[in-house]
Amino acid sequence: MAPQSERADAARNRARVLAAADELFRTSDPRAVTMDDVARSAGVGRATLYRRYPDVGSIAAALLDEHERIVQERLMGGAPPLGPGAPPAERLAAFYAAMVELLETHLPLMLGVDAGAGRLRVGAYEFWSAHVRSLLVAGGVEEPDALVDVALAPLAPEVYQHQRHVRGLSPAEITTALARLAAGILA
Amino acid sequence: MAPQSERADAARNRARVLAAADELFRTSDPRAVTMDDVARSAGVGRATLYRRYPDVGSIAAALLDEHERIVQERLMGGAPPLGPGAPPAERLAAFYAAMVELLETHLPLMLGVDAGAGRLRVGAYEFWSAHVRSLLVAGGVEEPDALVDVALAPLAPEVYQHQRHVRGLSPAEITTALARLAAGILA
DNA sequence: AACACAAGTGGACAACACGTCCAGTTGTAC
DNA sequence: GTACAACTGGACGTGTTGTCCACTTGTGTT
Repeated sequence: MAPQSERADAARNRARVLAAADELFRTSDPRAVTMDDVARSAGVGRATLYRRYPDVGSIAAALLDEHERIVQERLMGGAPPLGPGAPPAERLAAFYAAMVELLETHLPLMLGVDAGAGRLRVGAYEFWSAHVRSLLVAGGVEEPDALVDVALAPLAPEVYQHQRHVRGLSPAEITTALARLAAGILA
Repeated sequence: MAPQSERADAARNRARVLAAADELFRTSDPRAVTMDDVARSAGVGRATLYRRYPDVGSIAAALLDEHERIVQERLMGGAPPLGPGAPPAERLAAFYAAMVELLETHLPLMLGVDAGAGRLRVGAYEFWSAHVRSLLVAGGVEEPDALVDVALAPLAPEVYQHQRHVRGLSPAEITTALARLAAGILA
């Protein structure tokens, strides 16, 4: 993760920044967190932040990274139905369920990523795209390309937040709806 | 639309602001348009803008309003399959096709709305929600609430832009994918 | 036609966030 | 212990925001 030869003070500040940012994203509006906020809260200067992160979104992405990688590894090598082995429709439903779990646990961070560059331009989105695309192909869908983004759109943090906190839906209800979507797409 | 007793100069400035904003949204990055830009480009002061519009998003929403109302009226009272009469699955597909048309024609404006308050908090979203919900109910879906936002998520301007200009997909391909989605949801 | 009032207007203002720059400091290798 | 490179922190200039207030301009009345 960190460069091989990272100075001790740099590592210390990196940890401070990440801890402070995590706190800020959780306790205040994730879309309103600024670079200034993080710098002040972490007790470091602004240039120290900009050295590694171009914007707040990338800080949120860094915090999210390890959690997303766990899901990614379970997708590629884990047990079915999330991992390989189950029918595509079931794998897609399992993927949705895993993503709802991620959204429920780390919604502030995921909203924070969106506030920056936008989730469509983030590396992880390409991974999810490739996975869903492979499921569509395995399911016999002729033109999977346009369907990929359609299938991923409901996982936008904004949408999940709206469902949870405006509509008042439960994670279980959302998961059920997405399971129905999975079945509908890969009938 | 305008208050009954709107002063002549106010009406003139309203028109100037809307024309200038429309131009700006189309010719530059819709997410980078500022209140300053619009004010300067329209030749009015900043307070004149803030009198009627709290942010750039609401200006874009005002410009979009009449175009959206046309679709809304066709949904409620137009000919099938967009209007009443056709089976729910076909009506949903027709709705998707109409929205793709709207996105294709007015993408800059719709991205501009998103840059402001966000499309989920805009009045029109509630209308689309109610319409899709009624289609789901008519189609016999037991728990339509969570599916509504799922079904509308692929219509996010961000998603459409990504499909068109990053993936290089055509409006027809996107419409086809959404038609499949409609069939899958309301099988 | 002149008046009075309310509605409308424009620019100034302070606060804030951004991204960069540079001089000083602190680790690390020799 | 010394020298170098990496790292750091705060200051700086720019641009945007939202509000405030004095002025202007329409409109209805006498």
